[in-house]
Amino acid sequence: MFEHVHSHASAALQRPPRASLSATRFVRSPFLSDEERQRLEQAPVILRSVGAGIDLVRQQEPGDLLIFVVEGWACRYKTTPNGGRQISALLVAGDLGNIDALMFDCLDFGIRTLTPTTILTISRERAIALTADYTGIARAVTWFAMVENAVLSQWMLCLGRQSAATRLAHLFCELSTRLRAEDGNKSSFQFPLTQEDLADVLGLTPIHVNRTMQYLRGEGLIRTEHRRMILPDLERLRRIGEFDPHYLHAHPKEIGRARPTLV
Amino acid sequence: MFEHVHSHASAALQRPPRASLSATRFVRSPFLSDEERQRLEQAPVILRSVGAGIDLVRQQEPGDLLIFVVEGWACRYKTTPNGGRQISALLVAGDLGNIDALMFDCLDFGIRTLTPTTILTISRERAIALTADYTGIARAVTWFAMVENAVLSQWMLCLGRQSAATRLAHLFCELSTRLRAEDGNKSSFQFPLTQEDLADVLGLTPIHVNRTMQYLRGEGLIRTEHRRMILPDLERLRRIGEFDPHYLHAHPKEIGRARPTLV
DNA sequence: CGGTTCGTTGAGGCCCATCAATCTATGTGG
DNA sequence: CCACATAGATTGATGGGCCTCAACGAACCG
Repeated sequence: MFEHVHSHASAALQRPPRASLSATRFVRSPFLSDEERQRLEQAPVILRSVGAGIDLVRQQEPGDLLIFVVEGWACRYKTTPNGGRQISALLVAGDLGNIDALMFDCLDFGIRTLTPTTILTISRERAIALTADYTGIARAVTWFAMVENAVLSQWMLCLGRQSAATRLAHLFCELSTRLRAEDGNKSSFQFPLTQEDLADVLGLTPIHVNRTMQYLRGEGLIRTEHRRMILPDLERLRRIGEFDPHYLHAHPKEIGRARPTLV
Repeated sequence: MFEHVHSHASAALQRPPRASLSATRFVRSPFLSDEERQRLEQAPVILRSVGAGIDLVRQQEPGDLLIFVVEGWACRYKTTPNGGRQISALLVAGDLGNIDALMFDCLDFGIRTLTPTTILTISRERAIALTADYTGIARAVTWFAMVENAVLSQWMLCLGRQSAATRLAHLFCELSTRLRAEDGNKSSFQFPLTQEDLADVLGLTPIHVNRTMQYLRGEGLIRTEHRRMILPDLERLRRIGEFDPHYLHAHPKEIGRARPTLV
C-alpha cells in the first residue's frame, strides 16, 4: 500500500513515547470503558512520517489500514473525470481519515497529505475485530460516523447556498473550534493550507479564494502571518460565516442518553 | 411532537397488514440474525399519514422518534438565516430519516414531507435499547450511517465542482438506481418533486433548474409525463452526470469481510 | 542564483441569480 | 358550469458573482 510513500517508519518507531492510539481523539470517547480504552491503547500500530501531497489511499482502491493523523494536515477528497477536486474533510491531529474502511472494502474517496504529516495506522482486520469484541468501541465508531455526517451536511449547506465570503468565514470558524484555538473573541492557529487547498474545500477557484480573503482582511476579520491564521474578531466572523458550532458535536453532553442504562 | 401534523393514525392502525418495520430497508440488512430481524419486526411502531409540506422534525428541536418513510417522499434539510434551504437527503419508501437521533438528542436538520406521505415511527429510547442489546442491529445502524456519509460526500462533489446539467443528470441517475427503476438502458419512475424542491437539492434556483431540464429534454435525456420521470437513454445520462453507482453501496457484497469470523 | 511554489493582480466572459410576467393545470365554491 | 384562486412551469431581460486565461511578484530552497 505504501510503495509510493517515502517512509521513516523505522526512526519513528524508536521514539521514546511508544506509538499508540492514545495520540488520537478516538481513545477519549466517553463511550469507552476503562478496559476498552486500554485495549485500544495496547493495539499494535505503526507510526510513519509522510511528505506533503502524498496519497495515503487512492480513490476506488481497497485499503487494509485505518489511518489516523497525529501531526500535520491531510484531507479526504474526490475528483471528477476532468480533473476537478473536492475536499470532503480536512484531517488534523487526532482525526481518523477512513472510518468507512470498517464497513467498506473499497472507499470511493482518496486520502492525501496536505503538509508533511505523521500518521498512525492500524490493521483494518484488527480494528474490525475490536469493534466486534467491544460494544463501547463499536458505539464510539458509530458516534464518529454520525458526527462526520453532521459536518458533511453543514458543508453541503455552505456549498449549495452560501457566498464565497460566508463559506470562507465559516471554514475558519470551524477550524478555530476544532483546533481549540479560541481565546475569548480572538483566535489564532497554525494554518498551512494553500489557497488552492482552500478552493478545493469550498468549491471555488484559487483566484476567487484569494480575492475573498483580501476582502475579509480588509474587513479586519482575518490576518495571516507566516502560515499562522489570526482571527481578531471571532464574533463578527461568526456572524458573517453564519457559524453555529452545534453541528460539530464537540461537547458530547448528550451521550448520557445515548448510552442506555439497561445494558 | 406532532401537534402540527394532521394525522390519520387511528385509521392507519386498522390496516389489515399490521404495521411493522418490515416495510423498511432496515430489516433487510444482511447484518441481522434471524432473531434480530424478528425483534425488529415485533417492535412497536406507529403508522401515520401526513400531508405534503409538513415538518416532521424541526431544526434544533429534540426528537423522540425515529422516522421511517413507508410511502411518498420526504427530505432532510437545513436552512440559512436568510431563508435559503439546502436539502441534504431525499427520503423515499423504506428510508430512515433521522438515524442520527440514535446518538444525538438534538438534530441540526429538519425533516419535511414533500408529498403526502405514510410514515412509521418508533420510540427513540426503544430503538437505542435495541442497538444496545443486539450487536447485529448496532452494526446495521453503523452501516447505514456510513452509506449516508458516502452519499453526502458524492453530493458535495456535485455541489462544489459540477455544472447544473451534470448535477441534474446525476440526481436522476441516483434516484433511478435507488428506486430500482432501471430496465436495460431505460428507466422510469414516479417523480412528484417540484422544480423548487430540485433546486434546493442541487443548490440552484428553480428558474435555472427549469432551463437546465429543458436542455436535458432537448437532448433526449429525460422526459416527463404527468409526474412520471422517463429516462430514455440511461447510458448517455450517466455519462453527462458522471454517475457511478458505486457510492450508493447498494449491493453489499462487501459485508462478508466487515463481519469478522472471530465473533 | 535559478527554479519552483504560491500569492496577487488584471481583463474579459459565462453561468447562474434575480426580478417580473405569463401560461397552464388543478381545485374550489357559488 | 363557470368565475376565481392557487401552485407550479415557463419565458424574457438584466445583472452579478465567480470562472478563465494570463502575467507578474514574492518567498523559499538547494
